[in-house]
Amino acid sequence: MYQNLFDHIKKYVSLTSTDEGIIASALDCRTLKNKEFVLEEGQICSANYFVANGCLRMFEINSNGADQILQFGIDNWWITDYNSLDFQRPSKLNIQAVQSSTVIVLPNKIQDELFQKIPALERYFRLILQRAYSASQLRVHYIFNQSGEERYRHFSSSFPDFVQRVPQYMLASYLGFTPEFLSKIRGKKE
Amino acid sequence: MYQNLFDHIKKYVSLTSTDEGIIASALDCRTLKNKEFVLEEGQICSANYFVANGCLRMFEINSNGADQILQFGIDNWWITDYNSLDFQRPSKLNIQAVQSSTVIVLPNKIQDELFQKIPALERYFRLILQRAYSASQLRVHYIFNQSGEERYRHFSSSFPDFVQRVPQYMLASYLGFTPEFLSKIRGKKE
DNA sequence: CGATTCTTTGAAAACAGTCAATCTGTGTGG
DNA sequence: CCACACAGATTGACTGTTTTCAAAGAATCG
Repeated sequence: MYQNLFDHIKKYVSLTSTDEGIIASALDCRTLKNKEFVLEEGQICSANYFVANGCLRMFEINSNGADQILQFGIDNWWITDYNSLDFQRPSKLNIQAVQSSTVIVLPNKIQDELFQKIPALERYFRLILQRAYSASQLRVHYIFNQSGEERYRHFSSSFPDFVQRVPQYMLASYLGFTPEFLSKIRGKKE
Repeated sequence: MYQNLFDHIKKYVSLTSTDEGIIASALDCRTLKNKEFVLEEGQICSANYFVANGCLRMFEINSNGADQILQFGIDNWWITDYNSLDFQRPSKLNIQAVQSSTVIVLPNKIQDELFQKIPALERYFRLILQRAYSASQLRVHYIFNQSGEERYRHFSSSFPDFVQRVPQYMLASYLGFTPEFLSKIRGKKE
């Protein structure tokens, strides 16, 4: 059931089977249909979501009324709005399934208690947050050092399978330009 | 000596005075002159740096040979290259003082040992990493949803004192445009 | 005071956005 | 099975923002 997650955790820290039992009883599993939300703008984010399979997107509605995708959540990634979670403030973001997906839910209320019982789990989250933070900084690097076209070509050669899985307009939004521009890039040369 | 840091930690977790003693003995304090480096491209990053006072910048040299600033480290912020630190790989980044500064050094080798003695400290880092990650995502938001000019005006009204402290070309680099463009924005209207 | 480093200014060009029309594919209901 | 609706993708002309390059002007530091 939670095997994907346990395998992922064990890449970073070790867990006893007792630990696994305790963790399992704290978690919740949820299947999502395409376009189903786990967080909508205005709500206070109450959990951290582990994408066991499928794909989610985190996005905001910008001042032009268009979606701006800040992050995709794919297999074995955690996704949540830490700003809303940490400060218990209404979120400005949405988290939505982009295809039918399975997520493992770690409710915020239970998290601290769990960390006290299993310090290794807090360590695991510290480590993946370091990676996530580093990845987010790397993203800024690509935005500033590559043109839109370079960014698209680099991204689609890095994640050729992923590019097939999501609509192009979402890719354009994630990469920071318009769907029309993406279409023109693709039209140039195959 | 380390009071700034202890105060900062105590905003997130509680520490006994025994804890403080243990932590203090693991730390190192270092004063930096303007333009002094704590990390240079090619080195393996060996520590996490807490800016007690002053200001540091983290930057890379891009393909045009120009600096691209990814982050500033100001009072009470930790700064390091987690990518180099976590994987013990040569860094692609530089971390350098922008003015005379004092940093508190937490060497990587000692960190894990320290976290085992004081789990609250690992919790502290998890919490500030959540904030840092969230801040980095917010930055992507601003890059994509504001023009260069809007970004500058927003940034300088948010951090009016900071804008005075660093050269304009660094500001331009951080905000993702050229020094010439920044100069033109400023020329438009004071 | 001299030398470097930083900032300003202007003209031309590149990059990407906007808007509007058209095309394509896919699924649904009759 | 067809017709239709609708979401997504493409195309072209036009506009705007930001870059590039070059040169000159200010500021700062030893």
